[in-house]
Amino acid sequence: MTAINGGGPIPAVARTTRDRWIEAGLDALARGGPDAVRIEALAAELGVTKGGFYGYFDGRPALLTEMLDEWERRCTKAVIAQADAEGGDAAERIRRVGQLTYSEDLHRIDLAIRAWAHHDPSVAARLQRIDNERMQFLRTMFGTFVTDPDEIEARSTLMFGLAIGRHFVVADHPGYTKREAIQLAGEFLLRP
Amino acid sequence: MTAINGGGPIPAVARTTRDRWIEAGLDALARGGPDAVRIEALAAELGVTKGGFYGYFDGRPALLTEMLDEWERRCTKAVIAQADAEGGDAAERIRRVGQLTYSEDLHRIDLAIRAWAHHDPSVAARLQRIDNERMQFLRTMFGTFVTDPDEIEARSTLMFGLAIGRHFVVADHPGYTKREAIQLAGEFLLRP
DNA sequence: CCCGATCTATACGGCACCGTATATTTCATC
DNA sequence: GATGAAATATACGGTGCCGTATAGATCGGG
Repeated sequence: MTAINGGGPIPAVARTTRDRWIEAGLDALARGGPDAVRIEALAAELGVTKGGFYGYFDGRPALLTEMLDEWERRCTKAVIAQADAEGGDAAERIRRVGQLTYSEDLHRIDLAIRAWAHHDPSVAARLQRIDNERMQFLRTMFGTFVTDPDEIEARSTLMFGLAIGRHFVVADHPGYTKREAIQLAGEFLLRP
Repeated sequence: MTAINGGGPIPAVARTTRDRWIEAGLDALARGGPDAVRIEALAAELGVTKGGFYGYFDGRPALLTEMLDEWERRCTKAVIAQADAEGGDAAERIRRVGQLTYSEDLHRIDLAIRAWAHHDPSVAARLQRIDNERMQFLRTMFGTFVTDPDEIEARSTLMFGLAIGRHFVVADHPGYTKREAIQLAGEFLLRP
C-alpha cells in the first residue's frame, strides 16, 4: 500500500530488505491473520517481486518463525521498558499495562497472534511465555496493596482478561463511551 | 473426520444435506478460522464432492453468510434458554454465563468469529448484537445486588472480559489451576 | 417398469500462490 | 570504466481451490 522505497534506485547491498520482509509480514498478520501472510502479496506491497525473498528466507514457514521471533523480541523489550518506567505508584504502573504498553501496531499483532495460537501449539507456547511475564508483573504490582494471595490472583487475572478481552468484545456501553467503561472496570480492580 | 453419512445410500431427496454443509463449515471455522472454510475440503469431510454444493449455495460467500446466520440463531437461543433457566439467585445465574452458556462447540465457534470480526465489519456488526444481549443480561443480574450504575458497568465489563479473555490468554497461574484462577476472579466480581 | 426430478460425480478453465531456475540489473571495488 | 558479487526480475511447473458444465446415479410417482 505505502511505497516504502521512495522510488530511488535500490542499492545492490540492501541489507535492510530482510527486515522489511519481516515488517511487511507482521503488517499483513495484523491485518488479516497468518493466512494473509503471502509471499507474493508482501512482495507487491514492498514494490518488488518475490525473487529476492528466497535468498533471505528458507520458504514461507521460515518467515513466519522469524516474524514470531521479532514479535517476541519487541514484546519482552516493551515489558522491560514498562517495568523500568519509574513513574508513580503500583496503580499508576498497572494502568499503563492496559493502555499504552503496546503501540497500536504491536497491539494488533498481539491480537492476531492470540487468535493464531488457537490452532498452532508452537505459537501458543511462545504466547505463554509472554503472557506469563505480564501476569507476573501484575501480581507484583497488586501485591503492593493487596495481601490475600487469592485476591492478587483474582485481580491480576481480571486485569489481564480486561486488557485482552476488551479487544474481542464489541458490546456497546449505553451511557458510557467504550473508553469510560473500560476505565471504570480498571479502577474497580485498583481500589483498595 | 467423522463419517456423518453412515455409509448407506444417499436418498435422492436429501434435504438434510444443506444443513450438513453449514455444520461442516462451522466446524472448519472453529478449527481453523474463516480461511479454513474451503468448499472442496468440506466436501471431502462430508464424503462427497463439491458437485452438489452449488445447488444449495450461491458460492462460498453465501455459505459463510448462512453459517453466521446459523451461529446467530444458536447464540440467541442459548441466551434465551439461559435467561429462562430459573435456577438460583443472580450470582448463580451469572456463573452460568461464564461457564456453560455455550457448549464447547459453540464456544470455539464464538472465539473464531471474534477473531474474524477484527477484519470484517459485517461480522463485527453481527457480533455486536450478540454481545449487547449478553452484556444487558449481566447488567440486569449485577443490578440486583449493586446500586451504583458505574459499578454495575464495571463489573459487567470485567465479567464479560473474563469470559472471553480467558480463552485468549494462555498465562499460567502458579499455585492454582487455570480453572481455580478463573473461579477466584469470577467470585471477586460477585461479592457484595 | 419407465420417467422426470433431484442430487451427485467428473471434467474443465481459471486464478492465486508456492518454490526453483535462470537471466538481468545494480553497486563496490579495483 | 571493467569486473564480480549481491539483489532483483522473469519465467516456469506444480498445487489447491473456485465456479461452471455436463453426465451419471438415485428415488417417488405414474
